[in-house]
Amino acid sequence: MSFPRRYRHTLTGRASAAGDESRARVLEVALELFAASGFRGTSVAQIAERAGLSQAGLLHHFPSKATLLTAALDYHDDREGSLLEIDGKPPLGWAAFDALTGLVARNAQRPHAVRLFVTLGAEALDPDHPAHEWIRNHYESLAAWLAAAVEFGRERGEMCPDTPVDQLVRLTIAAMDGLQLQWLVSDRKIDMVEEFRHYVEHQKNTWSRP
Amino acid sequence: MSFPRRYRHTLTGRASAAGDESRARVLEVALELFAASGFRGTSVAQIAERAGLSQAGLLHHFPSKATLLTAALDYHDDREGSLLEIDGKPPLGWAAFDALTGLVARNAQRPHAVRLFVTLGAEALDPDHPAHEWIRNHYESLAAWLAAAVEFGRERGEMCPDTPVDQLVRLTIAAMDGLQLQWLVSDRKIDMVEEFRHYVEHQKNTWSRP
DNA sequence: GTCTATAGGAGGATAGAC
DNA sequence: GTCTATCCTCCTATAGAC
Repeated sequence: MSFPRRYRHTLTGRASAAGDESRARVLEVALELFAASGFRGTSVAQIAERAGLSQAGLLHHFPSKATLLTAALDYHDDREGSLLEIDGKPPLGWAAFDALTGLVARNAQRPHAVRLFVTLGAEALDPDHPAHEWIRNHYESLAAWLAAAVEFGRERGEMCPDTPVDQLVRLTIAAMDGLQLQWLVSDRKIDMVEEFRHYVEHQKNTWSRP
Repeated sequence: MSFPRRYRHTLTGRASAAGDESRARVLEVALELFAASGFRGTSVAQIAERAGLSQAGLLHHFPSKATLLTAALDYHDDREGSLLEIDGKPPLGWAAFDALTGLVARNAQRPHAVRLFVTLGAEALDPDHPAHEWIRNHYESLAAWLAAAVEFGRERGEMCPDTPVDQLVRLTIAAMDGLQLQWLVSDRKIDMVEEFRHYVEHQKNTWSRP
């Protein structure tokens, strides 16, 4: 579902070590600045400066600003993609909720990863935004992943047969997103990990098979 | 807590009827476009065109783009402010949750009101953004309002004595925000009103005094 | 692969006429 | 109160030298 290294020059031959290093540095910086100020609020020149090259130098690696954004998002997904898997398999039943709690805990250590979603998620509601497909895909995958986990937990008897799957999935994603937003707005004063953990505990108490 | 009409020229004398009308039209259009594309993504000229005057004509009423934004937000708060009051008094106990459900239902009819919060909320995380104080204030007021309502419901005996006030407040706001986001991302395919209603029902079942 | 230079455009804000 | 004209800054992208 993601296409890592899509823009690597290795497709057309071997890139130089220096080039690959520049490229990676640019992507890191791009993620940081896009997360802080969004796509529209960040200029290519700003990214270039922080990455230690000129604007034209940067655009040698990425033909356009939009291309840079999608490349940065692929780069991000590459590194985060396996977070919701254990040994290459997705966790099922309540274990999926524990994995989400782990994700929230990890996010609490990296505010800019959270902000990437909040900032770009809002901007990319516009169908013309270069990250529009990315954000839709993100929500769709996450919901499908969680729904499959709950479905399995129900069939296996770990959860009540009358667990409202879709409702639980939507509310769980909403809780995660909403708490992250409050966490950012409050200058990280609220403990979103603890809040989410309570939420998950509560759902376990409610829907676990007696 | 809000300062309506702060920028009205009536402070310095009587403005012409034509001027007031232009001004109101500009504010309406500004809210719409800022909601759709954010502060950075909207130009003064775009707003002016849709409002039926020139860019310079618009800037006669509002000295700068940032001033226009804050004026538009005040204008918005003026019209929405009483939504969480009944007869000038805030609803208390579970009635507050019903009022929130009503708000969600009303929002479902006006997508751009929802988008205003999502779009500007994300942009305004930046402390330098002209709406930064506005969004912080919004969350703070909402949380205080809901916490007071829950506190009252607990003391009055409508809710369990061991209701976790802050937790319930944060989760409720998170659920509302998160569901609204999914609603927008999914092109309004999910029924956020029904989802939120289920959430509230569930909380009532959990924390009502037996 | 990286640079300087520059084209070409958009945006915010001001000056001054009516 | 509204307009036209203009200034100045910032941005994306390209051309061409090294």
